Amino acid sequence: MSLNLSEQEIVRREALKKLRDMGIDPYPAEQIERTHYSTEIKKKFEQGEELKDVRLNGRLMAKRIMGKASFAELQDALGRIQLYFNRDDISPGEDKSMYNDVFKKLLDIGDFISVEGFAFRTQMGEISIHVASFKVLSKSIRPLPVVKTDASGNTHDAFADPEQRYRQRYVDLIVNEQARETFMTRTRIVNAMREYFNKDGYMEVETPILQPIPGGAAARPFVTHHNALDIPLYLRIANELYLKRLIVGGYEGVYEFAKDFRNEGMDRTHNPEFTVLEIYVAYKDYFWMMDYTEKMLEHVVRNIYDGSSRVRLGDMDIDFKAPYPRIKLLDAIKAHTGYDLRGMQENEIRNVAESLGIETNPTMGKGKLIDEIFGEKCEAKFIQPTFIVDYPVEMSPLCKKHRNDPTLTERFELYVNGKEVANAYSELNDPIDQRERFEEQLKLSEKGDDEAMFIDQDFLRALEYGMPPTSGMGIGIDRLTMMLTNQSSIQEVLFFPQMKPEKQAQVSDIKDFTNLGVSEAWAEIILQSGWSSPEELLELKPTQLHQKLNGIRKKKKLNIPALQISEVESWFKAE
RNA sequence: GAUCUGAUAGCUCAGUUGGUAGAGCAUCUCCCUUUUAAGGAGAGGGUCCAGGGUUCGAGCCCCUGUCAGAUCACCA
Repeated sequence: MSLNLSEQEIVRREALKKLRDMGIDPYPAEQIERTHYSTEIKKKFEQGEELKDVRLNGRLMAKRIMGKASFAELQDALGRIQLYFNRDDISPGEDKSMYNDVFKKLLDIGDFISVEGFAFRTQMGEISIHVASFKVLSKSIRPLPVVKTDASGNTHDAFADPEQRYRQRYVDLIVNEQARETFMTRTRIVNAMREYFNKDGYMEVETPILQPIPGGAAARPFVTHHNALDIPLYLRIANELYLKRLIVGGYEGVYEFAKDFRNEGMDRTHNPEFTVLEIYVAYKDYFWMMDYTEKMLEHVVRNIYDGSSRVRLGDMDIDFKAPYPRIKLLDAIKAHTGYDLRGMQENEIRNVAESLGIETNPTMGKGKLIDEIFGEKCEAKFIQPTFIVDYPVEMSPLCKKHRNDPTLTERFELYVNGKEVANAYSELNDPIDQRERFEEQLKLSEKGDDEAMFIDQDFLRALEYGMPPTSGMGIGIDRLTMMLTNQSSIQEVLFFPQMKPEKQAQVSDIKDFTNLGVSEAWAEIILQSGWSSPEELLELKPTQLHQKLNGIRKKKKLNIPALQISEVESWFKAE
């Protein structure tokens, strides 16, 4: 049991043992019902309700001891409340150990307790619980960061290191109220959307995450292997083609909150897995979908901001009140660059791009060039929600051609705060056209575009049976959440963002060394001196190791016999 | 993938030309019956990210690596 515990961890383990010695189970089994949450107590007391015999459960987050009386703070799922402990109330008889020992010495910040008592207001005016009795529910043996907030709202000793916050999200959630709130908002966003779709009778569905052909988007997939079938399978990059198959099957409105996976770089706006909402509705076009999207978003925002349609984002004030302006893509480019791309050939557009200082390469087709120009020169300009409509046909292989212009498609993207939030089409349902578009993609792929789409023969077969006119729309939930919670990195809105693996904690213990024939005393020294495994130890030559260990003995003036070289050599033979 | 910045006590951070590792909070001991970043007195606590190098001497200078953050590039 050489776990290299810190002093504080040792103290807490000792407290654990003392509780058991006193007959108190630090991890009791039976359920304990609370009568109120912390915030309910405060609210009801404020309204003049008399609150006797209440019971609260939660985590102890602060202790302020003043001799025979103490204050503490209890945190539950909804908030915090102050507790007042008085020695002679907790321990009315001669035996004062419940207060003097259990509360004062054996309870630590982080422990879960249940308290019974009544609500009152202190001289300082804070609504508190006067504790009559308490019970340990679960002992915490690892110290939490202690984050304090003063009267003027300044945070002291904030637990703010992003690495630790993301790797140990549980700690972040315990001590940083703001992190808890961000994730609650995320859930409310999803709930509000789901509620909106359900009210219209659209059906929530689930489609395959493991796909034989990763279709529906342009991206590099993760590959895995199915043993029984002995085939490669891909983690989905999109669910679009499956949802359209369901429209073919006769459902008239389907949606899915889907985890998608893309094997690409990671940064503050990209995580390898991310969540997308996609919805497909039959007998609709993209005009209808624009109306629907803006109303839905207004509903979501009003839902999470107490009826307001406005969101504060950095120093921007964004208003999600429908309707949003609709601007044609080529008009947007014309307005922000002065160039009218209408009717231009690929090489002319390439020249425009280069004169705007955009790097191009031969694999870029017409669509990608236009996309680059827009992304580089226009995107950032659309702060208030704006629909950009009518994209060139080359950029949108799954989208129906524009009813008035065959070089364009019926597609829109919604931009907010200079970033893409939603993407939608009048879905392509002409199977012959779809096959040709896929073949175009194949040519792009042969040209070297590693993101061009694969041909999904089964999807084409489905379209050949006939798909009603349909409009589909997708929203990146993580990015929408960032926007609506004023966060600038995706890691802040994912509970467990992908991180590089942590260095493996030391797993060896004394036994691993004594198994080699090392004496217990020496095994302990070896562990303390930084060797974390027998393998590591035996990387050295026996003579080197012999000298090194005796060197440590001398340096630390250890009162154990010096090692003999024969002894060290025997360890190597044991291996 | 590139560049820059960072890693020191459980947490937040100082650390002078390179000369015995510091503070606040937390922890431990003592005082304190309505405090609230409670207060007062005292104590303990360190693989200075890892591995090399320079040096009489390295937390500090040099090299390599690990992890994180920021800015790019790619992408949603």
